[in-house]
Amino acid sequence: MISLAEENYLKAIYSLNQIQQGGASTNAVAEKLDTKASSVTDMLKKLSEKKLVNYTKYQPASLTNRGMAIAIDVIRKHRLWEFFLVEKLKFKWDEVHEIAEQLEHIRSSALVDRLDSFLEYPKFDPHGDPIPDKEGRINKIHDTVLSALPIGEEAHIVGVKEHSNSFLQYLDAVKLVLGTRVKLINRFEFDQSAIVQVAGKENITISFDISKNLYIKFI
Amino acid sequence: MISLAEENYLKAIYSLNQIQQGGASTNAVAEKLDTKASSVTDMLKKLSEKKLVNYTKYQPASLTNRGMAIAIDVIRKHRLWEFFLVEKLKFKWDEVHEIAEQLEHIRSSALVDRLDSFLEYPKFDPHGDPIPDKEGRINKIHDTVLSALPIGEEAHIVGVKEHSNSFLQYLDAVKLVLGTRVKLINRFEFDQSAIVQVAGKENITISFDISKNLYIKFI
DNA sequence: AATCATTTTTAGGCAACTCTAAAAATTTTA
DNA sequence: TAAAATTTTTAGAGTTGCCTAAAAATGATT
Repeated sequence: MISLAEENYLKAIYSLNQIQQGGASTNAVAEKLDTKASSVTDMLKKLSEKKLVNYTKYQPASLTNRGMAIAIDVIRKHRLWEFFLVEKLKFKWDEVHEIAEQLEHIRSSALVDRLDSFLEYPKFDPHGDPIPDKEGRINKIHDTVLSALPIGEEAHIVGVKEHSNSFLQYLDAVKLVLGTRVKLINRFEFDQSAIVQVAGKENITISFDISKNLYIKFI
Repeated sequence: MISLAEENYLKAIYSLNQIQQGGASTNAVAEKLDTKASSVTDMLKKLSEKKLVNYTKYQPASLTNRGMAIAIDVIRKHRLWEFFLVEKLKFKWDEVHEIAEQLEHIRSSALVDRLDSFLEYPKFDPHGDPIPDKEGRINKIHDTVLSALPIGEEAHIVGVKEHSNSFLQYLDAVKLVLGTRVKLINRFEFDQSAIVQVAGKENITISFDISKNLYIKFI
């Protein structure tokens, strides 16, 4: 039996190994879960004994196949619930994370399957992150960001790299939501800020911090 | 902050005080929650300190107003989720209890409100139990049972008094589901078993154990 | 290579919730 | 009403997951 705390550790290790920046070091996991390094060490030992993570002292941790399957299952639930909250209950995309953090731990495979079917098997959550299928297969995450769009070219917003509420609220305010069509009018070498045409209408200026956190798909 | 364990104790005390048979004695609570009497004593002390239950040693416990409000809120969530599971996800009424036991502890008043609205403010859950509204107002539970239906009279099934899976599965098998119209054809004094016409069609014989656990509404 | 800074682990402890076993109170029964 | 049976509480302890403080290992710097 996997506890709620264990699920959160597996998820954290998974995501730290995805973004690749030293991987799941003790400190990185501690920061991600807002806990202390010593707590992480304890848990890594336990998860290692349970054969859910590969762990040797003083080294970053990684997931075993079993650990990976569990992490992906939790992520699948998280993203399906987020989709439900936005599509069916009409929450905004900056309101769903905390609730989905709770819902993702509900234990019932029948529930997940029926939810998936009820939602008609969505492929992406409200932030553009791919939803793993029942077998744990997961689409590759988007890889092109708006800061890589050449001047004069057009694209669609397909996801966000940064998930903070303040970022999502900013995007709402300037109408850079998922599906929006953008055209790169100009980019300033000095600070990499850019002028972007939004949905074929007005032009806005956005900082590099914004454009590097928006996933796009070329048209 | 109320923990998951505390919520379960409040719910147990609430329901034991509803059915009225000695109320929430230590042993009764222990049996309901599948735990030991000593654990219950500990928790009753704690809840009493938190002013959520009235408790004096060696006496059955009852809920304070604050405790009652919390218990009713948990019940509201439980029953709304059950309704969701059956109406939207197409679970059968004998499959939802365990899942709703988990979902009822999700903390987000916005979620409950939006779920309520999404479901169009249902008044009863799939077993006929009343769903408390946002302010904690709750319809009185049904009080007439099929064993009180006079011979020759007709009624609708509106709820179940017993919630075990085996009972619910039996009802499915003999088509005595919620909303079904029944007519009492005959009753045998010997064991109080009865012949009932189901939905204006075939006659079936049911034991007293069945008829005393089915809530009805006269037509 | 030796020192310094950082990261990680160890050691000891705390809070929530549970348990068993034994003691105490209450209720039932004769 | 006294003994027996039952219920409830107390005492002591275990588990999980977290913490602080100190020690140990690693890595960075000169």
